[in-house]
Amino acid sequence: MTRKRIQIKKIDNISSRQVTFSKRRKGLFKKAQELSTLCDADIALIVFSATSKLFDYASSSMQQVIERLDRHSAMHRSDRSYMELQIENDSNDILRKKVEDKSHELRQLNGEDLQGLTLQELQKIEEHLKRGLSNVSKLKDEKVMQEISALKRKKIEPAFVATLLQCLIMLPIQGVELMEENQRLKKVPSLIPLHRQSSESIISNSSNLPEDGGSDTSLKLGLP
Amino acid sequence: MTRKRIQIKKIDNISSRQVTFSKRRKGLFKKAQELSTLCDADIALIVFSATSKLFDYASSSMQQVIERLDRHSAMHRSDRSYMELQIENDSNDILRKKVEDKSHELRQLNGEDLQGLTLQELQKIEEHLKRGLSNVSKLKDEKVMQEISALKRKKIEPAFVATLLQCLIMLPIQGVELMEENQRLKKVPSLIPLHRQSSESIISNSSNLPEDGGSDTSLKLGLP
DNA sequence: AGCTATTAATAAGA
DNA sequence: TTCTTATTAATAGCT
Repeated sequence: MTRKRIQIKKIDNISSRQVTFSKRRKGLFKKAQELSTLCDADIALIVFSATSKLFDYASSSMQQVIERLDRHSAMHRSDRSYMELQIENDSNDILRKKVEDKSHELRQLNGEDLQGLTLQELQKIEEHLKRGLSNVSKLKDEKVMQEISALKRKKIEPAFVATLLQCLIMLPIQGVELMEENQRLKKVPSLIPLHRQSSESIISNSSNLPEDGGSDTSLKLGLP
Repeated sequence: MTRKRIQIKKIDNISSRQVTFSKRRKGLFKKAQELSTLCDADIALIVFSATSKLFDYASSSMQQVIERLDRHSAMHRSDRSYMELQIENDSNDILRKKVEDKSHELRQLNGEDLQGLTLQELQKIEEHLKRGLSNVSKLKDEKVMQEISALKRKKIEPAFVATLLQCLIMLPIQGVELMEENQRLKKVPSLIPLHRQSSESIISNSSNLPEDGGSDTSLKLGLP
């Protein structure tokens, strides 16, 4: 029902998910009210957003509908409610496990908790990281290009130029942060202290990160 | 939404009311499920027909949603000390949020959900990935070295040699898996089918991963 | 329970 | 968030 057909699966992008949630929630509540009115049905609708915000509707009263449901289930009770109770009690543990699993995955992507993995498993993680790095680098490079274009028609901020140069020559991010802090502390934007600061962070940089032999679109620019 | 616009008021004719009830009920439940899936919402829908027949749907479990609703109402009743309740009862929500946060971080490390980030943020993620990749590659290379040493004093398994070679020349992991499956299927370990299988997986490999210009300790060996 | 002419809902973009 | 608009989805009235 729109510009394009969409697949019914979780929307990854958070802001589009929120927009879609608002729109469809509104539609769902409208449909519930219409059905209740048209067909004289007693309806309760409870919606918790992904952020645990509550939206609800009841054609009569929530309590009344839920009590009616309870009576109904009591009438049809077998062993179903027991199963659900079990699930509910375990839900905290399930969530805790999910959190732990994802934390573990994140640590592994960071190069920790890898002992005991087979060569194949290590290679899988390595491929995963390369794929991610390739995607991120590509996007970053596009962004750098955009900023360069924007630069052509704007008043030049020395701090910004320094940041941009630092990105282009692939310095570690810490350098940028130091520089920015330096900016804030001195409150006197000027290229001279910036140059000194940058040089220091080059010298103090002892990490041996891999070269970016990365994506096809990686920038390989010298100073302009 | 049809041949003629209708007014939203109780349908007098009993049989058309029943027909409409069936049709719209089906639509309403579908919309509820879609919203739940698309937006990761927790939804309960309870419908009693005019004839007191029950239809219900819950994305998690009915009991869970209703209890969550109770907790929510309790939270908004001002009399009880609500902070305690929140800490005690909303732990599920906190966990849910943690899971969502970590999923988001994982997606970003995979190069998704990056729109709207600043250049600095992108570079931070890129550095993170490089650091992780460096760590993983280093460990993998150590492992390869170990396996080479071990190889010197063991009976040689052709399948293992093939795996090792494949790792050294940086083939994608899928090739190894195909090979292993092939092994299991044929149950006749021999180098001849292995070679053929490896060649096929080279040909079918169309991914454009970044070259490994990686850590200082990366192996750069030719065939022995 | 099907069929379609219509209206309603809504995805994408502003 | 709200508005617009191009499309798809839902469905009212018939069979």
